[in-house]
Amino acid sequence: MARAELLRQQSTHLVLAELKAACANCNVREICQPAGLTQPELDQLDTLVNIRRKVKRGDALYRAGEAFDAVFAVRSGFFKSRVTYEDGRDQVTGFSMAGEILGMDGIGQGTHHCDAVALEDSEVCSIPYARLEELSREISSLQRHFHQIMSREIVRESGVMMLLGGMRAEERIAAFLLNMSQRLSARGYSPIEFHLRMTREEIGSYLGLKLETVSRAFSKFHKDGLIEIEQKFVRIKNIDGLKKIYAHHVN
Amino acid sequence: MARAELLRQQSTHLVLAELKAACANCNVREICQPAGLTQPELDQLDTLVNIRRKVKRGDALYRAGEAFDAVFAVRSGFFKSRVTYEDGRDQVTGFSMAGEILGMDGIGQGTHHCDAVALEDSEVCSIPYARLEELSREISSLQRHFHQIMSREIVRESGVMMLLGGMRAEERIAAFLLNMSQRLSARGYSPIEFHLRMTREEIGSYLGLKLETVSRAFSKFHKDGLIEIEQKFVRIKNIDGLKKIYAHHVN
DNA sequence: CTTTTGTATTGATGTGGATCAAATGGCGCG
DNA sequence: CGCGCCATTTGATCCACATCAATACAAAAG
Repeated sequence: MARAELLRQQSTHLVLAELKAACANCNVREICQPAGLTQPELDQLDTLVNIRRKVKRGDALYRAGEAFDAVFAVRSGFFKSRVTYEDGRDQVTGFSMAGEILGMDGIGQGTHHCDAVALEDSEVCSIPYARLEELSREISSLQRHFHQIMSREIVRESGVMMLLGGMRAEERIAAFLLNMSQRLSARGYSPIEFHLRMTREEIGSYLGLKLETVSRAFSKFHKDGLIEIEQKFVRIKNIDGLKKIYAHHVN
Repeated sequence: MARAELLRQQSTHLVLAELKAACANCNVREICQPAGLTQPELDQLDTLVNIRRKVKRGDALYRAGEAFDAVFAVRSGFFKSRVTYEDGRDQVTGFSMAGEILGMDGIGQGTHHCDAVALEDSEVCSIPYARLEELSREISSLQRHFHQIMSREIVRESGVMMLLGGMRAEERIAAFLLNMSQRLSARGYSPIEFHLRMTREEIGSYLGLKLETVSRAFSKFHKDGLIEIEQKFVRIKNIDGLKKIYAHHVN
């Protein structure tokens, strides 16, 4: 895990040192590297992502109610998205890791609908929405990619609705760990060992559970030999066991 | 309510009788009538929505796994969206009424992610996605509208996540009724009396509750003078009372 | 170093909603 | 009309998770 961490940081620094804003070299392939672009199109793409921005741990990338004018590609770091009720209570609605896109909730109303808070020092590329629209009209593969990203966000959320609506505590935690594993794996990190960037309380908020329940589930999984867990470090020992719990939903 | 129903059906039949596919006269303003179009653009728009389709109560508009090639505008009727697990259990992820857009979950993967089932005899306009993309590149206000619709779907789902994650049974039911009321109102129907098109079980599935719990909450609201409810007919007697329950979330 | 503060674990107890069960009522259909 | 089916209501009991509480532990601050 420490190795994956190291690699990620090195690669980030490398890019920062050598390049100005070359999307072709960016690890955020989602939006910045639709396949099959011509050279002129690639050059245009570099004009899309114009602002690099650092966000310190605990700081907000944006807050609910702020004017929306850009989506963000996470270059490095980790974010939570959070909505806050009128009465002060809040709920975590998602986590975003390096390589993912953030902020699409703002398009509908022109203002952001949730807060995006960095869970560790992070860096994002700002993608001005007006420019994205414009360029989408010229480069159809970019348009398509953007639509796919939004659609996947819809599907992701309906997956969370399934978790929250129909699964019990241990199934939710298993699903959460498997999801983390799968997303990290897709980004080139180890799928079996990683650091959780969020607290038990944040996991609980996301999964509709209390932090004690999250903690107990982790302990149980540890006792059963499914995972090792020490503070925020997780090593998955028996991924099939986790999948079995996840797929078990009361019948 | 019977009156609103009647008006809606009359208007639908009128359109069917007199027009081929004139989006300018369609009540689905969401996508088919972005404001500020020129006449040539309006003519183009009519080439976008090319297939009218009837769906009988209980039939699927599309099913999970089917190839995605179009989104749908509900002209009349009512749909539920539903995902089915491997083990046969399923969960309702949303309801769509006349004037709303359906099927955007398919864009990401190219296949539909859920089933859309008609809860009453319904009629939709099919909007071929390839053509929508194409036209979006030519008409920027259409592009923007489409993005807004997708974004609002993301926001809607995060609202449901809040329901499921943080609210108790009666709060969820109150939120559900208020949401129905608000959406019907936005479509020109009465916000205080309406027919539920879905069963208690489907409401429960959507809200993460059992049908008995849904029934008990309705009975409670009735006893407390907040609503009248008789089978699927609902009349809201005290909307502020409902809002109070909704806003109460345990503190 | 010690203190402080936030985070995590673990145990004991309480409760909201699930589950089990039975009765009622609406409605399509022969 | 009367039968059978399904949706709904309502009551009784159970249990998964919340809540309350105490302790431990790590990282940050002084």
